Amino acid sequence: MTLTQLRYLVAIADSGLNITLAAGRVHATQPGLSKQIKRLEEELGFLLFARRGRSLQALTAAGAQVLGYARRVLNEAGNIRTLAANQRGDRRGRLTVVTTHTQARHVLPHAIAAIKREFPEVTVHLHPADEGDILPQLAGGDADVAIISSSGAVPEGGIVVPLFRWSRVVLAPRAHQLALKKSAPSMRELSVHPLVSYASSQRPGSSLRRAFAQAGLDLRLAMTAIDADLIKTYVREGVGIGVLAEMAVNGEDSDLRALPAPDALPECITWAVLPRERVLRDYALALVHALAPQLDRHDLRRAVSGNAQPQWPNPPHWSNMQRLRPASQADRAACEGETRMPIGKSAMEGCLV
Amino acid sequence: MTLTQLRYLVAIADSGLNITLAAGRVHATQPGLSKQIKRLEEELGFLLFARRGRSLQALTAAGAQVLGYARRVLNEAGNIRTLAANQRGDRRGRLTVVTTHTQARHVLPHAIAAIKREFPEVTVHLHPADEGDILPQLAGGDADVAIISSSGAVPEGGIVVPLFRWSRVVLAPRAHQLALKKSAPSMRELSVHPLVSYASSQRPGSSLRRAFAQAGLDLRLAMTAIDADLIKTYVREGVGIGVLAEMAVNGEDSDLRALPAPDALPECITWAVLPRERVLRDYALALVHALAPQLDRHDLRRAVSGNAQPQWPNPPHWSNMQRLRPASQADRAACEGETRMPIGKSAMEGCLV
DNA sequence: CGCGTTTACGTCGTTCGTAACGATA
DNA sequence: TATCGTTACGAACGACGTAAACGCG
Repeated sequence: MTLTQLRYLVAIADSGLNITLAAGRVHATQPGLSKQIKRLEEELGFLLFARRGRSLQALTAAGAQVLGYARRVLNEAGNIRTLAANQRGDRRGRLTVVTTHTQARHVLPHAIAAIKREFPEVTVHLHPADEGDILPQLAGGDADVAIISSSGAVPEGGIVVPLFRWSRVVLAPRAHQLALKKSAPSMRELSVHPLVSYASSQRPGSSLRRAFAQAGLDLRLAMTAIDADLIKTYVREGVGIGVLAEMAVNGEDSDLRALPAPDALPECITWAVLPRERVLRDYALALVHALAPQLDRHDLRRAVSGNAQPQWPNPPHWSNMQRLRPASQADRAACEGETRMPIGKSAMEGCLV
Repeated sequence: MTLTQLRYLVAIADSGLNITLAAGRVHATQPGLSKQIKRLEEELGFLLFARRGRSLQALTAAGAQVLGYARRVLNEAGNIRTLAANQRGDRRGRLTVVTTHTQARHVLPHAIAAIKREFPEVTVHLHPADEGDILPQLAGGDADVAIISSSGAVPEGGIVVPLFRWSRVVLAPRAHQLALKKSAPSMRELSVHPLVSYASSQRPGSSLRRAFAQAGLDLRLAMTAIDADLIKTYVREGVGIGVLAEMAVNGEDSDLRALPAPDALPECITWAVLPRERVLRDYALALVHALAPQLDRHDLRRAVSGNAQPQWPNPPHWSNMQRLRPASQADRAACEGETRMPIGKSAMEGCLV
């Protein structure tokens, strides 16, 4: 049994049992894979695949079990490679972030720009997904980091790091009667207008829906969109009053008036969720740190590598972080004192415990 | 990076950084290991070992991390091999059981005899250990099954299966005044005599000690021994009254009189603890089943392979199991209907999902 | 007849063991 | 001087890719 054989097995399984396709993906030839699989079956003493004629029809029951453990072997082997890349200070690589549109559009740009500045050779893959698909995708190994927000409940399925708190804002055309108010409208004032908000508000358990129900008021959604820009567009058209994340409004929206949302709409928290049982590259942690400069970088690393889950501080509010941000440049340099080994052969000495 | 390289790394670490010793253990030559480690270091890009002159001085910090993941890789790879051995119905192998002396001497013999009857080619290693060392040894991968007893608390550190309940008995010489009683003595009656019991009763938190403290009585231990036979010997000599597990008394002790222990001494439960995250050979489960025939064999396998922890039934009392035991021969045959694949090349067909 | 798998074969790289060398206590 | 790690070398094995054969739709 070799790592190569297991890699081929997984590749074939992930290619719909098409050996030729799998061969391309692992940069090898089809007869090579064929032979290695045969060799593995011979060593284990039973068939991994059920064949009809010469083509693979299905995994056998035992084959499916082996596949599961093969994935774990390769995962751990990958951990060693990642560890090594970190250790030798390799600055190239790829980073896949799975998140919602709002975060991708309004929260991440600044952080990703910072990462690209610190690690120019890292390819960042931003992978927008529906709210419900994010954590499964992280668990499935499709992403290195998930950025997700929730009101109240702590997300499950990984190492969870609170990044910042945020509130919703009410967005009205300047001409609208609500735009004349100086402070947050009440739930009742809000409830008399048709609203425009995120598609996720449609869901039965959404915090917007819950807040209205708790106040004994009807929630009238004129329309929903996945995208804050779309919401703004339709607010401008007079379709309704916008209710959206404060991160999504900026100086360019001067034709609209943003008011604080009623207190009854609870604060939300944006979290980073990191995969358990998988070593992350340094730049993945750097991304989290760029999003939450209030966290100690060493706490972060300990939370990921060790199993100690520190008691995270109550995260700051988004509106305060905008003010903090320029200062965060300084502590980045302060954190770079970690010793790095150069790669050269003669330079490998001295890398002691 | 190959599985061989990782195996060599672990072997060297487990041999106190003595490559020559490690080479012997993995059935290879010393230069072979030396070269493979060097190759691995080259691929990873940093030193795994700190060398002084030509001898290995210590693991580097990064090397220690790699070692940890290497163990996990090898563990998962071992799982595949174990899985395969089960799948192809290999009946040879070894089974290491770590347990206390009492269980090894009075509980396991019957079960191990049954295993050896069903799997004659399995070498059973019985590994007696002190109570506190058992679970660490299991966690360290030194054993396949731990058999351990406790009063009340459920053991931690693996998949826990309750086997049977048992009570303590009071053992007195026939001539002793306690021997004239027809029923269990009270705690007060017991407390006036010096007692002879297990060494573990010495510990502050032992259930014997707790029971006496709770009754407001003094526990006078004339002596303690690790071994029920020793306890009996000294009871015969009149050193004191024996308090020991009911499993340890049998027909041969007709010169002694065994009474039920006071109700204040709580019942104990003997548990099997199986390692998490490790596939076990069929005969390891067969051992557990032989010890607890009341458990469904399929529940057992599901508890081990799946992560579903079934709600185990309240285990029977040891004294009732002795009566049940002859009947347990029948259901063993009933459980052997599982299909096995022969090993031959042509016979590998038909092994479908 | 095209697609995909298997078989056959030649080449290349790697591993392994033996033997000699070097360093260290 | 004994022990242990490294280097050197030759033999054998194994992996890989090319090319051809085989089944199946």
